[in-house]
Amino acid sequence: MDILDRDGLTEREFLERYRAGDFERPSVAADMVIFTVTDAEEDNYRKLPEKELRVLLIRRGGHPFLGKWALPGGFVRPNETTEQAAVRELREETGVDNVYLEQLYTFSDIGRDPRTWVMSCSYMSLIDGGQVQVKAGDDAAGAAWFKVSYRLVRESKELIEGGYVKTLQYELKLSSDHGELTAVVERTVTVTEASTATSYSIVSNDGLAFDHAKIIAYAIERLRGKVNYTDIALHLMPKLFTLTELQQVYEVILDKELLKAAFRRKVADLVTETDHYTENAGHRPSRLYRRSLEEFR
Amino acid sequence: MDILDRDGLTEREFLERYRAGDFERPSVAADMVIFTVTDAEEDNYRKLPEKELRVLLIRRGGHPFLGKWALPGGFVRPNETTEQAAVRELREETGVDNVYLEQLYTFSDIGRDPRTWVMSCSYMSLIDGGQVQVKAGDDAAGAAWFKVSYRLVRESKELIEGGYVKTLQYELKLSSDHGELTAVVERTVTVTEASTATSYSIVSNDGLAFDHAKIIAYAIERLRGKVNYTDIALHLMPKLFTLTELQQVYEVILDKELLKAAFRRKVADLVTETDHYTENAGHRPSRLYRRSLEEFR
DNA sequence: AAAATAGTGTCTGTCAGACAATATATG
DNA sequence: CATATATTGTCTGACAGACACTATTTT
Repeated sequence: MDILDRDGLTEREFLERYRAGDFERPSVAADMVIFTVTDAEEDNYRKLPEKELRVLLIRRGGHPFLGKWALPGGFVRPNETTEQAAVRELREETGVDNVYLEQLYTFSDIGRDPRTWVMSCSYMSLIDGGQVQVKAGDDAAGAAWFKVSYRLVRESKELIEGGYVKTLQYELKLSSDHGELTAVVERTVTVTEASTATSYSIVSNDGLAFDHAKIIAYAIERLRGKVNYTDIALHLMPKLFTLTELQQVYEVILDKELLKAAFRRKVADLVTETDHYTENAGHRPSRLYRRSLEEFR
Repeated sequence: MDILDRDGLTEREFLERYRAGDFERPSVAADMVIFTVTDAEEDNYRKLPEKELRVLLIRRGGHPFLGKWALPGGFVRPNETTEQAAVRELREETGVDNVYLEQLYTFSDIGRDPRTWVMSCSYMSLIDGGQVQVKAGDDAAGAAWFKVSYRLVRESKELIEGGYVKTLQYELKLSSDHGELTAVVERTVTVTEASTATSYSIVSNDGLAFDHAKIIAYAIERLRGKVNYTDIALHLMPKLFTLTELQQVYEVILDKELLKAAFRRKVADLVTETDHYTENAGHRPSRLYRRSLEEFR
């Protein structure tokens, strides 16, 4: 079609003459919250090991935040989508491919990067414990898997004109051989007659770079929310697993104990039984399951 | 702290000397999917008017997509967050302020804007029908409220090695005095042993600019999902409303009829009754409710 | 037999779907 | 009274929480 604009140009002519304005543009980074689940050490081999939720962090080798720990990530390049950048980062840092990946949120606070204007388009990826190489101890690259703990530590509600403000403080604790990082992230929900608004801020932060405490907190909340009504947790499992292991994963994500019978009923449609069993476990063998490919609901 | 990097610089020195690289950067736009609910015309005044879900579109006055309809939006400026840009656009286009606003998704497909590299950080806003000025007919600005219809029109499932691909096609129909726009958006879910991936693409598109059909489809799906487990729909209601009106809003969002008794039980905790009633309605008056500010759940 | 986990049975209360019955305005 | 909507009652089946019981392996 050849509609002319007010300058008498066709769309083709317009585009040929178009020059990107001299407006300042942001850099956009894709930052990855990569979760996995691993077994904790267990002295008594007859007891089942506990599961731990872990997140991958990289130690920064240059300014800013030199020596602090940051999410893996990098700038999105021209002719690449944010998702492609995320996939690229994931492969570079973990060597894995074709895993669960989900866009989380785009963070754009002013000054979130002290160098320049940088937005972060964040992604969450779930990797099964089995396929994680022992990159954990790979200190050369400065990468490590940190055990995640995320707990509500303070809750308050203040009445304001025409509504209230609810403040929730969560303590994010990340621990590994390299020490422990602690941050407190606050979620503020402002409810008034007209609207409801939620915002996140970092109250304190020891050891994490940028606003990455906020991004990790956001990822954990997304994960906790989705665990209850999707099969998302199954992406953290190896090909074959027992229902008890799956329950442990749910429990470590939700930081809450679940009842066995109810749990099994709930996940029944998400898994398919196999004819394999665990062996030499020091007790009754357990049937192994795999993720069901059939739809549920 | 004065840790030195490999060049022997402190963080302050590093930042003072830092120059944004000459890497190409994307423009980032904040695009708004602004929903409201209005009454349809009703001849018989004793019957209740039906509700319609509407979205605000702007007719493009220049290339590219001259004459097509687009979501309100604009580029994010330096020293501004994407959310601030969204709030700014919202105020410019509708005059409203302090309404429900939620970040949706960041779209970054290559070539989504024929001019240059542009990502779209999209937001959804919900406005109550009462406070919408008659900007609808405001043709000068080229803005109009389009009635939304979004329906599954094709569903197929193809087996692939180690899993399956499910393809869902939705027809998005937008209608107003300015005519009807139609697009078909496809959601492809690829399920394999290792992962589950979802992607959206535009199959056909008549009258909408850019990839905005995809963004609107994404917004409708988010809205439909959240309606069932949050009080999000209440942000589409005026201060006082009847339960039947609220039910109509749920029905128009979900495109599905609901049972009255069950609906009333479900929303009981989301609303607070008042002592006011509808008047002169041609039938039994109805109690008016307002959104409950108390927490639910 | 003891230790440890695997797996099943069942009661109970909540809640959504379905349908029916009753209530109260206007024309 | 007819029309139209408002509001409540109740039956039923699905399902989650709670708890108890049985089963099977290794030491």
